[in-house]
Amino acid sequence: MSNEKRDEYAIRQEKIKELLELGINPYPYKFEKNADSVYLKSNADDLLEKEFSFAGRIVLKRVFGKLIFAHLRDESGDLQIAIEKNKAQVAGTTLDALKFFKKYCDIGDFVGVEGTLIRTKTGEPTILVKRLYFLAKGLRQLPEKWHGLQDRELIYRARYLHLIDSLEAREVFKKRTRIIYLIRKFLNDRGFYEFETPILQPVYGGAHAKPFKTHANALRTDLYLRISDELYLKRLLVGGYEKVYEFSKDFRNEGIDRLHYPEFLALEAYAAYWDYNDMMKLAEEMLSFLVKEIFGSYVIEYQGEKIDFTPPFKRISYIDELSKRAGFDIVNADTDRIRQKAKEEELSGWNKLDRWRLIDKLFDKLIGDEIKDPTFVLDHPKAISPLAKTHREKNDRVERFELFILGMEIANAFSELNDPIDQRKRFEDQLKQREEGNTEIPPEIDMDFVNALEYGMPPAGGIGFGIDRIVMLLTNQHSIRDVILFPQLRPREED
RNA sequence: GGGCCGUUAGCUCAGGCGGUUAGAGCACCGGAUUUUUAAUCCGGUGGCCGCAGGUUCGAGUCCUGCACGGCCCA
Repeated sequence: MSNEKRDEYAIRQEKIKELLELGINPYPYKFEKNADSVYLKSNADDLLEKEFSFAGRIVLKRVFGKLIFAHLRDESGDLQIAIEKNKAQVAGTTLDALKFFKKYCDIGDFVGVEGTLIRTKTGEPTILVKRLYFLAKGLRQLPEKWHGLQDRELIYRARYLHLIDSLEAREVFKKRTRIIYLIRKFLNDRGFYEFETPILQPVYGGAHAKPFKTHANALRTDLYLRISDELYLKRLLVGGYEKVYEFSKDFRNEGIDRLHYPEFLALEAYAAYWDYNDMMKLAEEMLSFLVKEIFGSYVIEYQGEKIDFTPPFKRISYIDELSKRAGFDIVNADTDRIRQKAKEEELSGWNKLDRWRLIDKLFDKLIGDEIKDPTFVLDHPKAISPLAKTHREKNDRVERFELFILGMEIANAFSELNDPIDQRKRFEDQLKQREEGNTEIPPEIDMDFVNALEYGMPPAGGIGFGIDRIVMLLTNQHSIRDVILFPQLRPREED
């Protein structure tokens, strides 16, 4: 980029040269570390005067004349080390560690130390170094030590810097893996099998979304990155498995905002002989379990809002609630009436969208956005739910629920449609909707899936969760990009 | 897609109504310093002010366009 970067860069390159001249490998192979910083700090009183080997990145350096303090950061946090003059050597040499550290060890470098755990005058647990190991040289300067990395763009473009810099950021992503671990445990404990189904699909389906398209040379065919794994997990029910799930990276070639990202993590789970009531129970149990495990309480705070996950969650009817809020029977009203209402509510596309997308938008605006605590929205209109069974009592709706929290759609579940004739007809109705202009509907019916259903699929409940959004809620992050390690940004010209 | 905001040293930020050589802190380099917690003190290096045009005697500052990013809206 600029020459000035070179200056610091050049100084550090020079140090590498000098290290080599001293016979010290600036990039050695291995170090035996036997304790981490959190362990040493939290058990310091029991460990005083004992010897440890410890390693990490230098994040702070305070040089006195004959004494150096430095903070080494490892995965778990920071630990102070102290080096006294003429009391420690560089491993494998007779060099005095203090002089060496002062001259060659910069902020950003990795070092290892062997020494005794002590407390300093001020009580800080500190390793008093006896032997110093140089472990890796960094050539670039780290972000500013007090304010840290603030530039949003750099935070996303160079996540490694953000992670070096911010222990809070590390916590967010550690929590993400813990959430995924806990979900896995929850489902495995209930007899679910985790499977992997194709990411590349010849016909995409299971949702309404625009796909990413690619080409397989070996098969001489176009393929799509999945927008959902639903139709494959159901094939597994046909195959005879009774409880299945998959953490599915799904891909939707659409906009990016606080809640949407083109590559996101879904969890879908299916259970034979269940209906959507059973799935509702599963969702309630799973989320309250997660929240309790992570917070020790059912109430969490997200961006200043308290959210109560105490089961059972609230339940409201999609159609009845929407009709009530709109002031007329919305499902049976004619499209002009709905369009009129959409106009009143200032919904974009009120004059373009088809009836069902208008209804869905009205729902989001009038009801979804108002929801705070976890709430099940039940029994959606049939036309927008082609994979769900018709409601056992009311013919105009399906057995479906969506779980909303703070206006966010967190889960979506059905009593799964397993009647192949009905399924084929619903797909055909969908194609008609596509012809009427809804380009998010897949253009082709997955006939192999229909074929599978024709061999018989047991009655089943199914559910899909938006994992990124759950992680957002449980880590108090404002944007989905803050729970995705390496979000995509537009490319920048190279320096 | 629309609106608003941002882009100045490696990082974090100042730069009044346009005015002469663009500042600070951290980091870095040199010196002092044996108990610091963002250590301190003295001295120093480091700028295509996002990019391209325009207005002007004169632009980091005003105007236009573009790029990248953020927030909000649809």
